[in-house]
Amino acid sequence: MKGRLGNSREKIIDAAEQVVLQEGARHLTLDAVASRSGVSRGGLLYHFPGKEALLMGMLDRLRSHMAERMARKRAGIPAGPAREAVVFVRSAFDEGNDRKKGVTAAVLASGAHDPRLLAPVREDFRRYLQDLTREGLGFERAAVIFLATNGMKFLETFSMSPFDERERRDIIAALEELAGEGASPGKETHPAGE
Amino acid sequence: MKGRLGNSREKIIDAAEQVVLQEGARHLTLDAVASRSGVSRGGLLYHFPGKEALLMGMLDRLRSHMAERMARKRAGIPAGPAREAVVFVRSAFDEGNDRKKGVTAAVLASGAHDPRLLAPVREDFRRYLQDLTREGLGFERAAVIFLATNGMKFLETFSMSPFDERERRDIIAALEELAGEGASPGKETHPAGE
DNA sequence: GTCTATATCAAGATAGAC
DNA sequence: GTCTATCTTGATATAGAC
Repeated sequence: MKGRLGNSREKIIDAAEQVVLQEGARHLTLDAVASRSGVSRGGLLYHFPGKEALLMGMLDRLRSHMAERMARKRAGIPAGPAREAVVFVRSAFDEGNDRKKGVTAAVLASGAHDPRLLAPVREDFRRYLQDLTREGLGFERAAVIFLATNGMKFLETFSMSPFDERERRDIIAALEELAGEGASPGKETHPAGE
Repeated sequence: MKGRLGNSREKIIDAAEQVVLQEGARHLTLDAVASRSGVSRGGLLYHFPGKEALLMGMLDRLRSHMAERMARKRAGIPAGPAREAVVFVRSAFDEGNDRKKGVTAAVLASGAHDPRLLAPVREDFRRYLQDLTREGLGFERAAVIFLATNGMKFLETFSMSPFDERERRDIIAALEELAGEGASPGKETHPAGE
């Protein structure tokens, strides 16, 4: 944002994610992040003046990565009423996203202590939802796909999902189908390697 | 469980919920709970040997209240493939449940620090889901209803829902409809005063 | 922009009296 | 079963040198 080289910030957020992923959210302390990132506590506090600021930084990165994922997925899916819904579902269940559920859990947890932190996410969601309906997908159908996708993500984030791998795949497929039902009969491409 | 009068435990959990609801999850300290419940820190620690134990107590109550709500709702809904799904949706969106979303947020947040805490919820969910499909509702449809309901609850719990009141009502209605679609044409009772 | 050192504080947990 | 008093820890934040 300000200085040209936001490299330290990135390194610090990398370290914070590692701490959460490898040691658990409860070990996300400024101390642990500082030593792992290679900067001192003072250096860390220069970039993120407090733990809350660090969490915001982590959230920002999570959000921008989601946006990038969606942009990438969009390219591979033909236009039509179902497109944005499929983009959303596939991006949410993208392997790269799955791998960071610990980070998401940590950020959500801190959002319980300070709900203001998550306000930007609500705005993201509002936009995504508008996109879902823009090309003709009905509101209720869009909402159900959006909610079920988020529901699965939340359950997994907190290790509460009652589904096994096979059921999970079936459900994801069902959500994409649900998006396509109101759309043109031509089934969209479904690249195997996705 | 052990002593006959579990009254102190109840009083303590009452206090803990009040603290969370009135002052926010970050003010849920053993100190605050003790003073509000009328017992001392020592007394509190006798009943709940640590904060984690207190959170477990809060979660247990949340779970049993959900089970009771579902039992009550079930009585007012005619049997059929859609019944359990409607029970689940209505119980989840019951006003009494909505009012405690702060408590849910606090418990979930602590679940991020210690995932073992939430394991019983996964088991509850597994049972609920089995119930949803038991009377003939298709698995994928049941899963979508279950997930979308949970998705909405989670979003609201963390103040991230992009929906307004009217949209929310429409979505809830759509979920109940989704449950009924595969079922008998006779529309179930929908008591106004619920 | 980054470091060391230190101040401050609050929370969880303990010990033992009543 | 409940209380008071105390201990210990660990985390956030500050001040000021380099």
